[in-house]
Amino acid sequence: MREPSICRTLAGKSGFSFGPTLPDRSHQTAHAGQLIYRANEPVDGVDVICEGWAFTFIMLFDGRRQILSFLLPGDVVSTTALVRDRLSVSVQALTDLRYCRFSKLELRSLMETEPKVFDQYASICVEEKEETDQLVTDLGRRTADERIARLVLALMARLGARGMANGESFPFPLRQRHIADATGLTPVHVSRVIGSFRNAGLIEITGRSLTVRNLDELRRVSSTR
Amino acid sequence: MREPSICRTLAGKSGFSFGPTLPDRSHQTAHAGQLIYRANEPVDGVDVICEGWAFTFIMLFDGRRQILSFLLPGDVVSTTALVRDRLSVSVQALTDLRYCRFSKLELRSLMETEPKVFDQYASICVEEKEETDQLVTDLGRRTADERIARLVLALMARLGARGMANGESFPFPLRQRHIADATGLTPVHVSRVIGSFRNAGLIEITGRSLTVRNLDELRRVSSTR
DNA sequence: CGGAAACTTGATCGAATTCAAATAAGGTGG
DNA sequence: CCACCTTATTTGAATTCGATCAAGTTTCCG
Repeated sequence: MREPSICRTLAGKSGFSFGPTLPDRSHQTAHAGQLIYRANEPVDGVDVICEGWAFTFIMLFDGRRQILSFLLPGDVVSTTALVRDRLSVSVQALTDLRYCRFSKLELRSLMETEPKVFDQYASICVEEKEETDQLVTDLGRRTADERIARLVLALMARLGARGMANGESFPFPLRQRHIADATGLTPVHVSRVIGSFRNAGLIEITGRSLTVRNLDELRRVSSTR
Repeated sequence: MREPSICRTLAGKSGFSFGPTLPDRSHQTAHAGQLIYRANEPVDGVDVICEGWAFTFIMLFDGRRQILSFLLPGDVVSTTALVRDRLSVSVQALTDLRYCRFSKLELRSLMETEPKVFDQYASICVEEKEETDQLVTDLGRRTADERIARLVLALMARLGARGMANGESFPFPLRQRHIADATGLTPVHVSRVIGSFRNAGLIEITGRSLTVRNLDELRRVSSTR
């Protein structure tokens, strides 16, 4: 079996597919909760998620944590590693994880010979930047209800684009602690908001999956236009 | 006179200098407060600030505004325009402005023949991403005092790197409304925080310039480590 | 089954917002 | 250069959204 077959076959706007030009490679694995990368340590390549979820975050000296993004299968873990030799963020596995690494050098030389790969990579970087800009706006100017509704909708859209959602249901491995750290809230308040969403018939979270029960209303609550 | 001479001669980690390889070009100008670019309208090139300040922002349908970055002389206005044909943010002149545009095509072909330019551009994009990640953390996990202290320190550092600060003093064309929209606060609360900083002997804002009176203490208040 | 982690719920607190009004600063035409 | 008008800033009082504190309760694993 050729690797990264999963990476290659993934579709969707953010899916990273190299085509068959790269050599076979073995994948790496990590268990749920494991720290994949610690901020400011050296990296020599770019990782792509093959299976499972991860997230990037910044931790302050006093323990405050901000989650910057959730990484799904097909996502590039650290786009900036192509240029930088260390990352400014840490990365942790949210579920059991399978991912593979592309060395800086092979990727850069590939991009020189294959303009398509360059364009694709550039596009991923731009999307990442645009999503981060949106997150800044969420945290700076939106209410708790809006932030959480938008997080749910964004995850649903990203999973849907990869064919990883069944209608209105999709896998949801996040703990409320993760939602809190991604939205700049406390776990207690996240619990209250999720509870109110549940009572209002907007969403339902059972086990490790989430079902949207009233998409229109959830969109309305998110105040997105 | 060759243009963009100002762009070319600017130093500092974020200063964008093309070298003498690009043809002369005339610059464009805008008055303070003028909207340079409206989100989602087409763009055909990348702008670089030659003189004056600008800022990028996202505006919600109901008037809430989030400022994403302040742009100083030498800064690239819209790095993503190299790849995208429209921006997801708007750009407004903070002071009277002079800037020049590089077409997508000339820039891309230049990057192909001059790897140095590519590296420099990539580096600017990465710095931009890293600063935005920091901003997310500021808005999600830091207090009002910390956010404002960090904004002042960041501007001082950026201006210092360009030789645009005289010791502890530097030009400061922001209104409190801009500080508020950049830090996710209200103008009223910004006034209170700035007032307390002033009373504590940390900073002083007179006319259009800011002086840091107690750098160590301002750093301590910012809780940066 | 048992123990730990995650979630829920209530009560209280607090940082920042909102509302309101006064004062200061800035810009413009006469 | 001044008078006037608009926009900023300051300050106080009341309010609110979300945080914190403190138990319960449920869920999840081993």
